[in-house]
Amino acid sequence: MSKYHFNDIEGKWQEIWREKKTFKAENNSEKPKYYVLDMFPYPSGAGLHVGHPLGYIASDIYARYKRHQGFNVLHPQGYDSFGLPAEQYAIQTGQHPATTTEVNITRYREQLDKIGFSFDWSREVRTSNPEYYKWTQWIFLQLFESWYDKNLDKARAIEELQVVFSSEGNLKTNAVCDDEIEHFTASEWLEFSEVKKQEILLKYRLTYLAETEVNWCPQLGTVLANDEIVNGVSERGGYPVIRKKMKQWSMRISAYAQRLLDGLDKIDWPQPLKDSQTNWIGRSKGASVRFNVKEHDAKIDVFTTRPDTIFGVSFMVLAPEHDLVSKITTLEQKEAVENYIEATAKRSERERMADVKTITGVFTGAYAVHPFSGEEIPVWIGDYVLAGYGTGAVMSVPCGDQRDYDFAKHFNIPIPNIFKDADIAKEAYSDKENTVITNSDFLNDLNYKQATEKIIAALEEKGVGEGKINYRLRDAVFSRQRYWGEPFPIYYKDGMPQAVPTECLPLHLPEVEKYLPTEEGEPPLGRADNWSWDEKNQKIVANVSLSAVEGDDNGIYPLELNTMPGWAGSSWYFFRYMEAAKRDEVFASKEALDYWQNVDLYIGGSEHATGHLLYSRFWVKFMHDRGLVPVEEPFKKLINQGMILGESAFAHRIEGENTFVSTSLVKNKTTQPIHADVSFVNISNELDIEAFKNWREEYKNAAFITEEDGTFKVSREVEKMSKSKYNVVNPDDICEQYGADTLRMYEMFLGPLEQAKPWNTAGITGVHGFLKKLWKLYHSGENESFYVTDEAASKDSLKTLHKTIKKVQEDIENFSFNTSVSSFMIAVNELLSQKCNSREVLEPLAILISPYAPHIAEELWEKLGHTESISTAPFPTFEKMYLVEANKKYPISFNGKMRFTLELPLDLTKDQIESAVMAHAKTAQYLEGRRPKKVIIVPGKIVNIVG
RNA sequence: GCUCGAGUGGCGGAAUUGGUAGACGCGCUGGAUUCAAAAUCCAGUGUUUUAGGACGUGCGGGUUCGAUUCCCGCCUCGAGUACCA
Repeated sequence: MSKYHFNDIEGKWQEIWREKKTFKAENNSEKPKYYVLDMFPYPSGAGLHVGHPLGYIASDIYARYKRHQGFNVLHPQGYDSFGLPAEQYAIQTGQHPATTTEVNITRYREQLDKIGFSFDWSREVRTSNPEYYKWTQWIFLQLFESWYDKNLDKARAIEELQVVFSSEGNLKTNAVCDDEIEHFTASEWLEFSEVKKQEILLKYRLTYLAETEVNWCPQLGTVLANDEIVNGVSERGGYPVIRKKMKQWSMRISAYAQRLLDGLDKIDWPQPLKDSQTNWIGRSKGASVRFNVKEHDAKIDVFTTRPDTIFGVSFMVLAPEHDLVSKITTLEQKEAVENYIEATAKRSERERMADVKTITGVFTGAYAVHPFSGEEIPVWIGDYVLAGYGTGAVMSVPCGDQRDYDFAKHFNIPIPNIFKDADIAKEAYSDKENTVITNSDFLNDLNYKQATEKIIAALEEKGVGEGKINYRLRDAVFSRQRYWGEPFPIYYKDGMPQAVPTECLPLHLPEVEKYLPTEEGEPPLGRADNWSWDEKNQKIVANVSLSAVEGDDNGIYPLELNTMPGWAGSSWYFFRYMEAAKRDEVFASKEALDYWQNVDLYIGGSEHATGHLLYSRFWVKFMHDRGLVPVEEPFKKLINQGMILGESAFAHRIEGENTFVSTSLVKNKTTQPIHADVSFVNISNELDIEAFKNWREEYKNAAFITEEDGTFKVSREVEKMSKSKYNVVNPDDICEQYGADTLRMYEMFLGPLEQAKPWNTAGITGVHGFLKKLWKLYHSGENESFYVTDEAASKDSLKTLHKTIKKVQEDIENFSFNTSVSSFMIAVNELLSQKCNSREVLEPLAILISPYAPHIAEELWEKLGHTESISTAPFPTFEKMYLVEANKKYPISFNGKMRFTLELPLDLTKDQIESAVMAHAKTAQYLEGRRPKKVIIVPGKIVNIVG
């Protein structure tokens, strides 16, 4: 082997790494630990394109760098293998999702292996494996068996709550629970029936079953979490979503709102990501106020951020879905109200969002009573008030809130002004900083802050309200009406959910004939024959007839038919990787958890900001509370890699004809752009007409109007890389043609890691040429045989080396991998021109480059006479002495303009520099006859002469 | 609308405690080599020019001896979010 045969080299080393288990992480090590993790992929049928490995390459470079630095690095990989696409495919083809998933995983693995990642595959996880989802189910049960104690601010076992209830009832309990909780004493608790007790406990559990308003997607036949809806349609598929009340499992994530917020200060994440979590949690400070309803014993509970404006209230608005609406509506208004409710219910989420300008609402006929003035306030309903936020009711202060103002104007409701010197003729006055309250009884002449304090005190004293912090974050709906997900370890006895004993886990996903909902509209698991729970024998049994199930004698009960959402398995997988032996008795051993702690570096896309990244933090905090894990945050440092975009090619077709026109000739014609597969197009945007014709039947007989030189050109546009846009570049092809090392370096070279950037295969030759030069640096002569000497390196070569060490080390630590590729190129060019062949320089250089281009580095390392892998060779240390020069060039400016540089010995004092510069300046021609007056020295930077 | 981020050659992008803007790569031009091509190597490549310079980092101001960098006001693009009381 003489030339740079990358295919041979890469195949050889990938094989050796696999055989020798080079990258296996040890759980017992003297070395300090470092945990580098990628967001694990969903194995889709389309396979990987060049955009997918970007983050993996970056994390691999960092993992390899840390190994060189002497760390025991955990760098695992796995698959998030439950999910919608496999199920949709199953519905269409009847193929079991497990089968397609398996095929896709094999394909993914082949592609990943070609790129030369240093993953420890012995720790691989798959969320759809029973050995894995056993623990997802187990964690679910831990949540089911827990409640949130606000006093201790942590989750506790539900048995402890039962103990509290039997000794003192729930009067003193300070827990996060459902709103409409009834109070009871210890003796009352003991009197309650078992079902009643269960009912109450369910309102406290951290995962609970409740009738909730959910986002229902009819096309997908399932509910969606808020983060799975984008612009009012489903994230997957883009189908409409409507609001619907359904009995659903929910996760009481709202209990953790404040801690999820506080924790953000302790982690090193990108600010935009922290901002979007902060936003999503949406903390706002204000007060809750209860208004009595005239001639009813009902109370309207509102949340407001402006309790100081309470004397400006001129009406109230309830969400159409609000529970009180039906109770307080008067007979005269009944029909109007019902019509309105019906009309709003029909509107989909999307319509409602698209149409925010139309003001609609109906008067209920009822009046609330102002708690201080005693005034009667009309109660309206309107869809600008959302049932899901706050209490679903607002006190409207039209002079201070634009939406209230618009509503009042529209319905001719009075707009009393309570702001001194504020003009509210045209719009509401919402500035709270520069305002003084007036017309407000005991709040007169106070500013926002003073008035707020005073009114909260007054509300509390009167018992009609209190200061309150409200969060936008809502409990997360946890059930999906799907097949391909984790089954709930839950069965129903007397209509109440019961936990399947943890010893019986995993509760295996049953087989079904079809992956569609049942005729009765039940989820696909309703089709399973074996899906009932035999309580006595603790096992799954065949379904028995309904009457037998309802009779509690035989001890056989129906199992839950929903499955868990995609984020269940991904909320804790990083702990499973820690368990080297993949033991079945624990999700991860205590020793492993204590040793690996949390993920030091996590790399993945920003699209998970309010989904996976929030849910994981929630589960980890919960697991910490229950003593299951030592850490409170899963990911210490996080980096969002930007997407690699594709460059789509468009051939222009004349409207209504089967004739295509080359790009420069489209001007005067009406054409439509048609995606052409990018593989038919060369660097100069010329289309291979024959290939294009053969691509599709409909283009077979198409005519082509070419340029004058006979070529046919397409136009280009940057789009997301996707199969449907025919702009996918396959990493396998790049590896085949240029090698994995080239692919790795080029992906880094494309631009900053965190930025979106288009893929351009044309540019890859630069990086590939560099690797060829690198190879040449270690080989010389006619047949390019290996040539490295033990002679001392030249001063220049050492300078080049150390300059590169410094830069590359800084770059890796700052994650600016793109600029270090440049440094390597400069270094190789310099060393080649210096004809450097000294081991003293070439050995450290191989280590430097090995995180980026591991295969060629291993090959060179072996040729340098090493028998061990380069992967743990110590990273070279930068020696400043090689960069220091005898003299230093001082840039000199005159009146701010750069004039010349002056070379002076090192280590001069400020005074010495000043007199040397002055002496030089007096004899110099630069000053245009003017005499230098003053020398200004900015240490380390510049010497300035003022004339 | 609100929040955040970004605007630098033909292109991707370098450069920040304020100090010679355009590193490195692509592309392009010229040359060497070749029967020719590919590959490789060498030189050039912001604009303009009367060849000394002048102008240049989205636009307009400001601070400074000096601003891509800091401050104020705009414009454009991107991302997130959206009746949040």
